[in-house]
Amino acid sequence: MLDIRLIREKPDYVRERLATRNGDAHLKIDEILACDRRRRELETRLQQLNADRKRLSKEIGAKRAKKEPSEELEAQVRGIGEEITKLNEETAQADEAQRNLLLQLPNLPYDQNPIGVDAKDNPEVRVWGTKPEYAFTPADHVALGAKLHLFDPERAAKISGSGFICFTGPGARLERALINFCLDLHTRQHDYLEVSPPFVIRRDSMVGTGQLPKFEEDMYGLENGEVFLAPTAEVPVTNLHREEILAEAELPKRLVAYTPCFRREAGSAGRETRGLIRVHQFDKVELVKLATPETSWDELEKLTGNAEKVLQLLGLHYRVIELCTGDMGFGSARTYDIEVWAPGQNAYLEVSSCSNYTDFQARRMNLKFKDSEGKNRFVHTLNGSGTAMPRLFVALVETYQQADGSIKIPEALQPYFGSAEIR
RNA sequence: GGAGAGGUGGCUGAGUGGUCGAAAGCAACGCUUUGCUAAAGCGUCAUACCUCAAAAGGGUAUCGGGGGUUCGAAUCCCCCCCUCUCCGCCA
Repeated sequence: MLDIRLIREKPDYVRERLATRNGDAHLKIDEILACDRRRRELETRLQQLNADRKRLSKEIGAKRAKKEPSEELEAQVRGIGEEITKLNEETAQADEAQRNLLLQLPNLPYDQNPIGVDAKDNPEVRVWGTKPEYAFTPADHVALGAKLHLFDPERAAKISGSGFICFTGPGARLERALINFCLDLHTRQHDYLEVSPPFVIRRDSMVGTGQLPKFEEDMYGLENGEVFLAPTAEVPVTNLHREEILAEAELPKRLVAYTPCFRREAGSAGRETRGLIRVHQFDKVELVKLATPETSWDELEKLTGNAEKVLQLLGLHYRVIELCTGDMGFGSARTYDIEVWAPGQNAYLEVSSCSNYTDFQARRMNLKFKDSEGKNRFVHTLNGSGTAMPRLFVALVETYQQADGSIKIPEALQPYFGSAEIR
C-alpha cells in the first residue's frame, strides 16, 4: 500500500513511477485524490461535531451534579448525535472506499529499475557455470521420472485432478532431501531462523502480503472464503510480526520456512502443464527478511546470494536476471529472478524470485520498528525462494542424467539423499 | 462441539455511566544530588488521523474488533475474534 501523503504531495511523481508498470494504476491517482479530499472534508466536519457533543455532554453532567435543569441541552446534543451518526457512516464509507483504492495500487518500482514492458526487457545480471554438454540427447524429467519411477502423475490426477504431483520412491526421497538440504544451508550457514508456519491463512494476512484483494481467484479458498491455503510461505512468515513494533536491534530478522504452496493457476491452463514445472501444489523453502529502510537494498543482494548458494552447491548452471518495471510483481519494488538451466527443457526455469517490497506490505499489515530516535517507522519486507522444489528437482535430474538413464546425485546432496545415484 | 472465566498503555494492575487517554507500581529516557556504584528527588514517557505552508498549537478517535442503548460508554446490551479452565472427540 502506498502512503496517501506521498500521493497527495507528489502525485506527478507517483503517476510517473506507476506508469512504468503494466496496467492502468497510474490512471487511478486522480480518483484517489478526489476520494481523499472528500474523506478529509467529512472527517473534519465529523470531528467538529464530536467536539461539540463532548463539550456539551460535560456541561450536562455538571448541571445534573448541581441539580440544575439540562433538558434543553440534552435535546440539542441529541440533534448533534443524529448528525454524527449520519456523518459517521459517510466517513466510514469514504475511508473504506479510499482504502480499497489504495489496496488495488501496486508498489512504486525502485528508481533504478530497468524500464521495460515484459520478460524480453529483463536484463541478465550474472551467470554462474556453463550449460552442461551431453554425448546423447538429454531426456526431459518426465521421461526420466517414468523410467525410474520418481513420480506418478496419472495416479495423482486420479485423486486430486491434473496439476498435482505424487512423488514416489527415490523421487519422494529426493524431494525430501532437497528440502532438508535447503533448510540446513540457510539455518546453519546463512543464519536464518527456521519457522514452520500454518498453511491456512486468514483474509487479513492475505491482504497483508498483497494476495488480496486483487488476486483472490488464484488462491484456494476454504470455509466460504474465510481462509485460504497459503500460495507461498511468504504469507504466513511475513505476517508473523504483523501489527507489532519491533526494536531496531532485532533487525534484520532472517526467517526461513519450508511449506507446501497451493496455487490455482487460474488462466494458466495449457501452459507448461507437462511434468513438474507448473503445478497446483509444490514444496518450497522460502527466505523472508524484515529490515530497516536503510539496509533493505543491501539485504536484497544478500538474500539473492543466499538463494544462489543452493544452486552453486548442487553444481547447477543458472543465471540471475533483474525484472524490468513491466514484468515485476504487484507489491515488489525490485526483483531478481534466479533461473536454473534444465537440459531436458533446453530452457532456464525460474526457481527463485527475490524481492524487496519496501514498506508496501508493512503498511498493509501495520508492521513497524522503533528507530534510534524513538520514532516508529514501517519496516521493509523482503522475500525470495531458497528455492522452489519441483523445478529444482527437474533441473537436477535433467542435469545429472547419465547415458544409461541413471541419475548421479551431487556430492553435497548425498548425505541427505543417502546414496550417490538413482538407477 | 458443550460449559465457564477473561482480554485496560512496554509490563503489572485499578477503574461498573460523566470532568478518564485512563490511578498506582515497574521498566525506559532526561535532569538534579553524589567520590564511584547504589539510592533519592523532579520531569518525560501510546498510536493514528484531521487542521496548519511548516513548526508551534488546536482537535478527533482508540481500554481485543464491530454494532447498539444513552445527552454522555473502558463501564450497560448484542455479534465476532483471541486466551485460559473443565467436559466431549481426536492424530
